[in-house]
Amino acid sequence: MSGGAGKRLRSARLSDEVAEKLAHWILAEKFAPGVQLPTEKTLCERFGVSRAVIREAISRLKADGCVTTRQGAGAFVAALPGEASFRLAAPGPVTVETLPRELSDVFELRYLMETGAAELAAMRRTAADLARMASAMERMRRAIELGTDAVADDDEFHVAVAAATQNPQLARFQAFMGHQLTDSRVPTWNQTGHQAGRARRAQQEHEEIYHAIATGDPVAARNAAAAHLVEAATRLGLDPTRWRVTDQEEKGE
Amino acid sequence: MSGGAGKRLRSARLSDEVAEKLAHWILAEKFAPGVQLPTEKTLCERFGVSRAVIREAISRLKADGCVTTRQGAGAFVAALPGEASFRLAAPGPVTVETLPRELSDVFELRYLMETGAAELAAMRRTAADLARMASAMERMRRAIELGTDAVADDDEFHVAVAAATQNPQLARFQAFMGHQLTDSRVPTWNQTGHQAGRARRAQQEHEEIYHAIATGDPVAARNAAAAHLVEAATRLGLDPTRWRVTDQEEKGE
DNA sequence: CCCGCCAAATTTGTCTGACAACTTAGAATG
DNA sequence: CATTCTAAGTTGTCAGACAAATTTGGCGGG
Repeated sequence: MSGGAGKRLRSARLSDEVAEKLAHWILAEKFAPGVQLPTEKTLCERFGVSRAVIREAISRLKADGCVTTRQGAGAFVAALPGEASFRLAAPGPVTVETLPRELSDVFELRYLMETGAAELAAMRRTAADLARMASAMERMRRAIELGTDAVADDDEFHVAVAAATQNPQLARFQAFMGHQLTDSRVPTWNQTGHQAGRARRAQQEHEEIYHAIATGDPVAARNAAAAHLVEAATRLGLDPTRWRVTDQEEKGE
Repeated sequence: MSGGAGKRLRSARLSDEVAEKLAHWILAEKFAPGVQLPTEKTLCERFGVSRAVIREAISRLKADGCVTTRQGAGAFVAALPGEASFRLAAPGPVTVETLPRELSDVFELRYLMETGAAELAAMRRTAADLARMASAMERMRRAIELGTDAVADDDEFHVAVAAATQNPQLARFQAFMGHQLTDSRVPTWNQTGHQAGRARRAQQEHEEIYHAIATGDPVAARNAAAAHLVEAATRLGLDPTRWRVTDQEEKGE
């Protein structure tokens, strides 16, 4: 029993901490793939923890794609953190001051992807794709009637658009982004969103995207998706004018 | 000692298998966040393995963001696989027949993102951003002279472009994608790539992207990035005409 | 001197048992 | 009925043992 364990904060498990420290170390050293990590025995001594804790931390890094292990040989760097999988959480602590900018950055990533995806969907959508979008829209329409929640249906509409590109990587990326941005849809579909007309306006934008995709007009689809994302960002209090090609901004040169 | 362990294939560790099976089960059941998983004891009985194996498998799922644990309470679903982090590997086995299509899908994802990022970079780049791009290009120029490898410098150029958007999410996404696509750059920068002129042509395309960004022309930057990606895909034997808004394709309606 | 073989040492993978730390459920009390 | 307390259950960590795989070093032969 480690005497310090009783003072451990609840969210800070030893295995979590060791995994995080190892990841930071690998990133700081910029180890090339194939570099061998210290043995479990050495890591136990270095961190002052049991072998089980080290093994669980290594398991986490294996899941991240950063580390591979070979029985009898050791653990080896496979990729730097951030290279094997993509997460939205930025490195370092997230503070209250950084949140609006982070959300704006994420919306910008969404803007790039979803305007392009709408274009491709207009070129490639099938009847089944359209039915899937229409079904999500019907559920949103009913939610507007009843003043109920349609966050999941809103997300499903966007995933259906991405699926209509017939590119599973895009569809999966949209599912990932949609899940990460679930909370951003709440102000549209809660009671005050219904009363302020935000839900109704979002649905109109969805209908314009749908119409452009259904008629197979890629340019209109891109423009409809762009307009929707601009409006969605505005509804959240973000400033989307930075994404648009308007007047040229000052250059620091 | 489990009698079946001797017959285990080398790449299939028990903890890997259990983690994979749990992930598939969570996805198949579409568990909502908050749903409690069976206890470790139950999972040990169900899978016929020791508690250490279960714990390591759960550690993997925790790293993936799919599961959270509370000491004394249990393990709970936090997100479906694919919702908490994004990876390029598709679910299910990757066969030889799927590989070219998968690469094409990934290039398309890259196309959507990098054309938009080039546009934003032209609007926002600083002198330091341009110096970083120029440095990567100088290293590629020298590699062309000497007939040596510049895969990493090629990657660095694209990361520098994404960094010039001043959106860290984009820069990190580009770093992720660049790492995943390292192998796709090898045919450009190996001996036969040099001799066939592929490296020289890629560098010309980089120069056009750089020039458009340096002069702050977002439309030209988008077009230069698009042309580069089309040529890069063609160099790999992919068909990039599907990405472009040309004649409308047949609709299944 | 070089190469191949073999045994010993090392390292990861799995199992088991024990105890600590935390949570939950049920019973008892006011 | 609400609150408190206790016991049972569950995860977190430690330690030891053995299995499976890899690496290293020594020895012998060509």
